[in-house]
Amino acid sequence: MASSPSPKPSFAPIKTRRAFEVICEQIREQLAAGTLKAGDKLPAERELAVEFQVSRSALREALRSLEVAGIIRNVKGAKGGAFVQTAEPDRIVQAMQDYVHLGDISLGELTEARLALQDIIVRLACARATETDLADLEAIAERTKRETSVEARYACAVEYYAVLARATKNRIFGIFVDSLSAILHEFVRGPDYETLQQSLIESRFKLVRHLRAKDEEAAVAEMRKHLERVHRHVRKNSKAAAKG
Amino acid sequence: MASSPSPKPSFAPIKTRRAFEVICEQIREQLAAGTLKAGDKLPAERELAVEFQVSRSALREALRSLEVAGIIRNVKGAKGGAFVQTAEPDRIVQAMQDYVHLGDISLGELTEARLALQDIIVRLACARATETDLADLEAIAERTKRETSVEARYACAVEYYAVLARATKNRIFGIFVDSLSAILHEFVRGPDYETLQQSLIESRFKLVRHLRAKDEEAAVAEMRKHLERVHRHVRKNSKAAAKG
DNA sequence: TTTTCATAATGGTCCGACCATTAAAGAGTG
DNA sequence: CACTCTTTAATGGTCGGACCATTATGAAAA
Repeated sequence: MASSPSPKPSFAPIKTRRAFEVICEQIREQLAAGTLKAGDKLPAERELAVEFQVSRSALREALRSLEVAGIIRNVKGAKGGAFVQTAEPDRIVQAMQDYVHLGDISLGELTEARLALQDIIVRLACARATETDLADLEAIAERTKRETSVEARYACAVEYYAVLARATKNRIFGIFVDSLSAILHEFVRGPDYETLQQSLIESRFKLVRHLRAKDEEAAVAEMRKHLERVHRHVRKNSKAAAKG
Repeated sequence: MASSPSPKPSFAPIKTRRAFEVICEQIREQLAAGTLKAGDKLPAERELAVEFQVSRSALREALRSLEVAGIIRNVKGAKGGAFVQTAEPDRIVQAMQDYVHLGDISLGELTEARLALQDIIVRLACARATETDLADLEAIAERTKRETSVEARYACAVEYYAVLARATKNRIFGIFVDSLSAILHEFVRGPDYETLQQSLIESRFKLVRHLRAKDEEAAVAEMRKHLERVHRHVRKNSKAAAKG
């Protein structure tokens, strides 16, 4: 350890690379390179441990990391093992939720981002939604009417937004919307939510009509109006919770 | 546990909950509830194992999961331990990268999302950027000129986008941009990248001028022009790579 | 043929040990 | 006293072996 009086030591990253990190990295590399694809099965833990020349514990921590990252799924029993997963945005949503919890992101930021995002989505959906998409949206709105429980209706709402995002034909937007929906879900409860839900249903039908008419501006306006009502409700609840 | 001869067994929740999952969940709960905050230190592994009544291995898998999720950071040595992290969007970026690798998201989707996102960001930044933000942007653009290596310049570009996103005063957009930047980075290499970089620098100065003048439309147009050049380059490389 | 049961493969968990790193207390030195 | 060096204890990282629970498979029995 030279005391190094130099102004810029740049001693490089001391980095004690842990075993599980190296293993994760190698598997991720094979994934990016295409050597490993969704559906593939990794060797058994005991085999892999020998192959990587590490203990089973270290190897398991690596597999656990990959599982938590949504890259593999562990299946018990004979013919079980670690299977490379097909893409699931759940982990991204989870990561965003964690970030919000840790970082104390304000409700204002969340709602603003959601509003801006939905603007884009509505515009793209207006241009690209197929008749199937529109019919799906209508079907979901219809189903919302028939549902009785608050939770079931909320699930319908989430599905509505997801299908709308799908109509953009760009899955990235779907991820973003899912994330924000999941996070805002925590705030949506409250005494008046049931009556609010009721009044929101008609708005969903209107939006579909605008989309079908390719009236982009009207659709965007409808969505903004819709969301602003929801956000007013959320903000009110949030304040009430803070007071209580 | 009454045996409950109720007519509705609803056998559903068979769920073999694994030990580490339960532990993760409990810690996440404390996080959401505020009992645990950034900077807090968890008890030592051996203590926690006793507290949760599990083996140290199981507990370690839980901690590993939380670490990979970016929630805690493990520090070795005396006075070491698991410290609750401040929010870092890196894990979200990682999750998105994984998703793209697994899900075969097309370059078109990525670039379209990026374009749409930057539109919003430029508009918000135009309205909200402080003089400090603008000065930072200029400083980064200046630094880019002086840098010589391709990688260093790319790092400057990423920083430029990050600062621009910061100027919106909404951290959500920062996360989205970081994610897309990281993913597109993989595609950006290529023979002509150096000359492209050179010619992009002037565009960055122009954008700042438009922002300072609060000329929203000009700023958006400049950014679109800028990004479309980059994306043409990326697409060309991608095709070349596919052919090779 | 169908059902039942034993077997082996595999992930999940536990235990106890040792190593490497680190901060803090103690010993030595000027 | 002030400073440096050494020792010590706490802690995460790793190891190897063991046992349990679940599951697919094939053999045995009906």
